[in-house]
Amino acid sequence: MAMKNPVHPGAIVREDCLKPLGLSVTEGARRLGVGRQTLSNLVNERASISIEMAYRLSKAFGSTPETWLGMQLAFDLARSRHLERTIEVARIAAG
Amino acid sequence: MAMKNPVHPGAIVREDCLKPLGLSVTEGARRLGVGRQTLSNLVNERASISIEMAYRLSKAFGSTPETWLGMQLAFDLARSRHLERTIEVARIAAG
DNA sequence: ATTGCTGTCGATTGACACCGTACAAACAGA
DNA sequence: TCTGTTTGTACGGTGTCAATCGACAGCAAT
Repeated sequence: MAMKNPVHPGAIVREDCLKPLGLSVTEGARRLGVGRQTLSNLVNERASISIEMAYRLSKAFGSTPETWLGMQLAFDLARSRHLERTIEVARIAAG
Repeated sequence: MAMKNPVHPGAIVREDCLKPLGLSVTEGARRLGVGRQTLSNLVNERASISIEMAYRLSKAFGSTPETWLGMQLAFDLARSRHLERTIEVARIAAG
């Protein structure tokens, strides 16, 4: 299920944006207007999609900033599910 | 329109969580398990909803982390619309 | 070997959430 | 008035993370 194990947005950039167009990381970074390392960290899933990067990706490859950031949010949420048991609060409203 | 000018998530906490229950910022922070300043900054719209805070809010007041973070994302996106014109990229795919 | 392009590591900077402490102002009760 | 609570706010410090720059190794072409 996509809901349980979302793919890292950087993998989308790598597989669905750069690869089909035969773009290298360096060339992709140039088109996006960011440093080589910035895009490299993203496609290697070491960095997240920032707001600014979301605008760049949507402008260069299509889609919308909302979509890119939504993917990042889904990924972050799935990766932080362990907090569900860690965090303790005093329940106030109905739960 | 809610899409153009989303309300800050901190205002939701203030108006729809604390106020209806008659909870002070101090008491709310205690129940949430965070410092008083942390909640104060949030309800006064000076801080954003972090992943951890999203879990705390959903546990204490209901709703889901997705909903809280989605509100924050909508707010951040609306507040960063100016990047639409600022950012320059070399368009690659159809746009 | 030299040149040029590429991917990646290391260190730094800047932004931000969070904490503890502390101070001043507002307010309720004794 | 004195006391206690709440609140906003400011300062100092920690930790995380995106972005950036400098430097290095791999590799192809000349």
